[in-house]
Amino acid sequence: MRRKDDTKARDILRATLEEVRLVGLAGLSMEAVARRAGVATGTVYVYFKSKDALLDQLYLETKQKFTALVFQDDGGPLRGAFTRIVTAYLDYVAENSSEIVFMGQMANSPYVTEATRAAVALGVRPVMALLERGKAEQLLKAIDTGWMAAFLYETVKAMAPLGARLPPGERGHFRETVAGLCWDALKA
Amino acid sequence: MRRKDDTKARDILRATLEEVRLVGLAGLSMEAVARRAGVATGTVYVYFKSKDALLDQLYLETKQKFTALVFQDDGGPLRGAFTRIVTAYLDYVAENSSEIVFMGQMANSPYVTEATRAAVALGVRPVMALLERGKAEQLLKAIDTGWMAAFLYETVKAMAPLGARLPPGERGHFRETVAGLCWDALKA
Amino acid sequence: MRRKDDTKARDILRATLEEVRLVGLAGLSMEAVARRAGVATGTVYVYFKSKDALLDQLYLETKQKFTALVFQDDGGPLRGAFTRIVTAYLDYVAENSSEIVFMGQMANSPYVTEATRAAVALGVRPVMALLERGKAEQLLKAIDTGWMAAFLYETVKAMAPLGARLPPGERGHFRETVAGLCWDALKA
Amino acid sequence: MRRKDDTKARDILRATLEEVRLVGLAGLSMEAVARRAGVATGTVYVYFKSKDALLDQLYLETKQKFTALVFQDDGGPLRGAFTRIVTAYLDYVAENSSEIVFMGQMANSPYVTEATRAAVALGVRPVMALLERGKAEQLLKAIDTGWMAAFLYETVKAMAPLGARLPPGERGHFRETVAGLCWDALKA
DNA sequence: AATGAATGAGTATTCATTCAT
DNA sequence: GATGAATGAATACTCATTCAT
Repeated sequence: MRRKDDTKARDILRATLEEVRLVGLAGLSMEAVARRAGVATGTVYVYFKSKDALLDQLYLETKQKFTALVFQDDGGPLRGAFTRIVTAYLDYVAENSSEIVFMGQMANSPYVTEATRAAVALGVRPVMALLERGKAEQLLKAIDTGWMAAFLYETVKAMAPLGARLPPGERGHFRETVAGLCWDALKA
Repeated sequence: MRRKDDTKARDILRATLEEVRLVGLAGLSMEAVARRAGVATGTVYVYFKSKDALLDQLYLETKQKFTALVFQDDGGPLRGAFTRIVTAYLDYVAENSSEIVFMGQMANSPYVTEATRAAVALGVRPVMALLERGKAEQLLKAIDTGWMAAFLYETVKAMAPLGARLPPGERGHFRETVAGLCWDALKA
Repeated sequence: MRRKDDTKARDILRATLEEVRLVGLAGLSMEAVARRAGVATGTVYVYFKSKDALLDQLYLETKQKFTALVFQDDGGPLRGAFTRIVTAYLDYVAENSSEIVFMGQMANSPYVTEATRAAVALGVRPVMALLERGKAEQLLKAIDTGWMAAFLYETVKAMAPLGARLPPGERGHFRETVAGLCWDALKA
Repeated sequence: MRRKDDTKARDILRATLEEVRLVGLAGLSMEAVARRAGVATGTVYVYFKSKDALLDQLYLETKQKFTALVFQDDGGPLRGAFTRIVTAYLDYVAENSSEIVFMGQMANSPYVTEATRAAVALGVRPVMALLERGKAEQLLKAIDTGWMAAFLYETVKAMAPLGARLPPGERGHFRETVAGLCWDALKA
């Protein structure tokens, strides 16, 4: 018998991502996903119980991979961490447009289960930890960490697309500017 | 598109807003809209060319009404303007949940035409003007006004839902905090 | 607007009956029903909530019409009533092959709801009444009426197809024979 | 069709019987049969050419086993033979509910081939022989034997489920009643 | 203008069967 | 022979839109 193939599952997930970029979440059909993945329609259901399950899992994976990539604290000076986050986010947006579109369309959709939403919410924890460190060192304001995390996360999320549209030469300046805004906002 | 009965068009727009809150954009059907508006399915098409057109128009109107309400500069001290914006946004979120849900679901959907997206983008202009004034008075940093506007707009947008979930007694503090973050970020 | 048309519902029911005769209950598709009824697929769903509902309703109607036709007591001599029932059943089988096939295939299917099963079960009541009369007149055995009814009903049901296959000239003899068997079995 | 392992074929047939009782003929899937039989889906096709073939063969075997069990003439007095048949049928219904359900659902289905239908029809032969004997001894009416056989067979088939639902204590009486009805119907 | 019945293209999912291992 | 992954045709049902009244 043919062994259940992990690459096939990856093909299907990748195909889903690309389809959503091309036709949008609303226009996504399982047949198109299968075709793009190079498998039969039924095969998709061998690996994923339903369309909902496929999208939910893809969202979880994409979001987690993204979070792990962007939010990491190397323990160095705080100000630098801000720049690193902005840089990582910008790079991600520039290089992973499919993922960005997908996450944007999924965020408010009914496809995301509560479990996944909860798991994804944990992604801010590294940011929280970073900010806690800053507060402990009295470098940052004594504001509720949740508020600060939301501020930092959402600000970068909102600014990144602007930066990605800039010519590469101007991105260094943009990064420093955004990191500077965040820093000035939060610093004690 | 609308002829005789302007009320009927408003009924349909209002019904659409409520339906989206109840069943989501993905679950929205024209029949449900018509039922909720108290008209026949066909009647919807008398006032709106298509589902897309209905949603697009509703998005434009909602967004414009919202922008006009939240972003207005009374010419007073800049720092106070920041607080007023945050306050207005918070109040809007608290009192217009249907509109908030609708705008959230539409933002990344394919229903919004480019024309509407462009028109909506103009909504930041009052913010731009406000910031220009601040820059002229050398109270704010000499950063690209578009960037500053995006920062201010998106930050408040991201923070408002947090504030809306707070008990009313804590909202005053929240407003000041958020306005303070924005001010510190942008001030010269 | 077009008025909801009762003949259309009848067309669909009639088409279903004919399709089941041709392709069997298992091979029945809603598209084929619609095509045979001369309407669009969606139209079937205007008149019937689902395939199950369509089949359930058709079963109920068919069975009730059949029962009303076959089981009726004109109050005359009992022995004659037996012949009339056999005759009516035979005629029905000979003239309504679609209905016979349909009822046969539905009887053990999961399409029939409990409510319909209960309603259909009431169809034996005229037979029960007839037998009660016979017992009261001491023409029939003093056996549980339910048992007698089941005997009479099922025997005729089982024999009718045999009679229907006979050349018309022999049917008179067949009727009398079957009626005689039933009579001899139940008479006191 | 079956090769090495005769047990495996039996397992599959038995599993099919149980599945039909649990989910009905309409809900039967080959995967469920395989799972219940403890083999892989593909293995079912090693022993049976197709779903149709599996069901057809199972029907033939079940019906033949049933017929052999219920219809047997020990050469004793005719009246007693009637009681024995009713008794055997009742016992069978009480003890083999899977088989009864299966035969009931198959009877009107398109799964049964003409060949099988013909072979199954031969099952009445012992009944025919019994009745021929009775006619020869002039104990029974001089009616077409086929008609008599159909009458006896179908009557018992129709009555048995009623008896099976009775409390065991009342079954003796039921048997005698049914045997009596049949006897009175057919006796000269 | 208003109605709501009618349309029919579009789609997620199932499942008998095949086939590579 | 045995396995179970892979296939893809088949199908009930939905829903935006049209149109007869």
